[in-house]
Amino acid sequence: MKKDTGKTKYILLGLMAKQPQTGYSIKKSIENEFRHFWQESFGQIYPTLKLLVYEGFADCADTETSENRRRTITYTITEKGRLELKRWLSEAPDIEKLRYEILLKVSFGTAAEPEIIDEHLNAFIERNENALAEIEGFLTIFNDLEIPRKAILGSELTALCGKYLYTAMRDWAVEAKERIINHKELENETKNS
Amino acid sequence: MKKDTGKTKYILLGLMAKQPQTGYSIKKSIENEFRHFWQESFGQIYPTLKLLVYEGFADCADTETSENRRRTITYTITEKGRLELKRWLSEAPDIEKLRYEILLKVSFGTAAEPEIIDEHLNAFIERNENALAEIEGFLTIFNDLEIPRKAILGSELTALCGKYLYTAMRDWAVEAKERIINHKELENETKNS
DNA sequence: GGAACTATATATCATGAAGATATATTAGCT
DNA sequence: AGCTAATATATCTTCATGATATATAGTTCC
Repeated sequence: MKKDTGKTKYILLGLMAKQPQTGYSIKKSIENEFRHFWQESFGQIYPTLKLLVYEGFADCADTETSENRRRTITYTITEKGRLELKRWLSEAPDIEKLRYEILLKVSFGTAAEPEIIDEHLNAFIERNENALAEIEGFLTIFNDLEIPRKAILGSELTALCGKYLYTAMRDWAVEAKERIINHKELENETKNS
Repeated sequence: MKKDTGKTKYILLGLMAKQPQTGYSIKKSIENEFRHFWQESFGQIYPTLKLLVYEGFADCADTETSENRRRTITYTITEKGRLELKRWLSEAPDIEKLRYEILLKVSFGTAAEPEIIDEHLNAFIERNENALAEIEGFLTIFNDLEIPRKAILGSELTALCGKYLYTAMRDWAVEAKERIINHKELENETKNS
């Protein structure tokens, strides 16, 4: 049996700490709440769930026999699991590693193919603005809720992070476009003088 | 022989397009220029270099015999390689997938352990400010150069992206800290009333 | 001069993550 | 009754990361 599964283990425990989950519901929760900043595949989730049970961090209950419903396996966090989650929460988070393909293309392509890069930047701006609009929607909903803010503080802060990030990326792309145009003009002037 | 190596192939071609490279110099270039937005390991670089030669996108020259220097293998991009790079540049970049561990911890931990999360956020702010300071330094240098701006436009735009990103992340963390404190106060008031 | 350390350089292996695919059931719609 | 979408579990291949091994060249310091 495998010994370590990186961070997958902990996002599963974190979600199970709120309520019992199936593999599928975990996938959906991550897509809903953390999509912009985290993702897990079934290829990670199902083996990790088994590992969590093996290690005593979760219990599983198969509903296959109990009812005539479709086969589902519900996983519940154990006390040992809650302690493990708490331990992980107190550890310093790893430095995040980003891979922005558009930056490679901008860097390698501005000189040779400014028109193509401009198109990529336009699409990038649109993508970031769409994400922003969606997130602003969530933030408005959160703001309008008055009563039980405790449960949603985490979701609110996640959405807020998205707002900052996508705004920054859009603004960068806008400025990048300008700089590429300015640069081109500067070059033409030099040629003509 | 493997058929595909994701994006690694293209960052190698992009760097080779500027000048011939060794595996080691490629690693160093990525660390210098793209560290904040891209990373490659030797475990990706060396096999991919061999693949590029096999596919005809690069030539290699072994300096082992020619001189009494240490063994180095220098890779040079071919015309076919330049075409392949150009083809990739014109393709739409993939959507980037971020993994921000701190967001998981903030989301799972704000309610239960606000003090620990506050520490994580402080460290996060410091880390982003350090990155920002370094990047501002580069941008100043780029700005002070007057003459051959063409070659550095790419590097400038990369640095600029870092500036936007790290500013946004720092600002988010500052606001997140405030919101967590406000939330705590609100909760205490509710308890006492 | 030699010892210790850092930078250069190539290479592989184990682990972790992403993406695709297979399979089957249930719910809702027309 | 038939179609489609959503629910649900599971595996496999490929890609990426990190650790480790090995060796040489240059630099620093006693």
